[in-house]
Amino acid sequence: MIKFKNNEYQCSMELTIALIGGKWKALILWHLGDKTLRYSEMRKVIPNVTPKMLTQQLRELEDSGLVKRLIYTQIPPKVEYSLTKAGQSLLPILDTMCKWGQNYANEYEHNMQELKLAKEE
Amino acid sequence: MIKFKNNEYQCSMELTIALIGGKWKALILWHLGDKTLRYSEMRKVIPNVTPKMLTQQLRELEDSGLVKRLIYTQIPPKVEYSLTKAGQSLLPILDTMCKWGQNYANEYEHNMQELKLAKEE
DNA sequence: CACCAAAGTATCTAATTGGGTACTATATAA
DNA sequence: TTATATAGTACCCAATTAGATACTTTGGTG
Repeated sequence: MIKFKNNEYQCSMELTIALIGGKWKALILWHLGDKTLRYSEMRKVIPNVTPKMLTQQLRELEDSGLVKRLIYTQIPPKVEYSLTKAGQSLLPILDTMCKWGQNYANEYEHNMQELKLAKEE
Repeated sequence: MIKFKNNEYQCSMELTIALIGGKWKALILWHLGDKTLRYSEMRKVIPNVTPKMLTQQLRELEDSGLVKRLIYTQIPPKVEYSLTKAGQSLLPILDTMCKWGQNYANEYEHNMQELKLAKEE
């Protein structure tokens, strides 16, 4: 049993899923990597995300302490996003997940191919 | 860009999240580990899950090829769930995620403690 | 005959998540 | 004066996910 921000999790892996799960978070973290991106740049690299969702996910990542938000007080506005140390510590996991997914999709394709061939015999 | 079962993902890590994200899947996989569990046993180790959700998540995991379902044709019914090889290949990732979450929660707690002490000065 | 066990289904409802699109603020540039 | 750029908000609606609870199936047992 683990607690984080008024929520309880059976297993700390559930917490991890809660922090980086959802449709956009892992993608945002992954795109940030060791770079700094402005809001508008992020919309370009993740074209399918709506402004509402992007802002919402960034705020949640910020609340979780995974993303830093640097505001330049100028007009037109300029805001830069980057990973915190904690956010950076996730990169190896994201990388592993990425590779696992890639491999898994290939294997699956491969297995399907075998099944198909077997049926055609 | 990666494809899997009629869905497209920008990054294969998105696929991974799609396969093990959600509220119960990672927990189910983790509880299975290298064991075999019957449906009713699973309900005991994950008490909060409703029968509907448990069945649904198990079916999806089965469709993804991560979980095996072994039906004994007898009455009353007996069904055993276990991880496939692909499912087992996820265990190291789940373990890492688990440890990361644990560590992250501790660090967070620690940082909050520091902030609190700083304020009290 | 009535009841039990195990593994679910069925049905309805609630909560969460996601999306579309229009709008805002404001210094600077043309 | 009007337009522009940037980082968002506001509002309303759709889709997905989750939950509660009751019901089903069927051979064996008392």
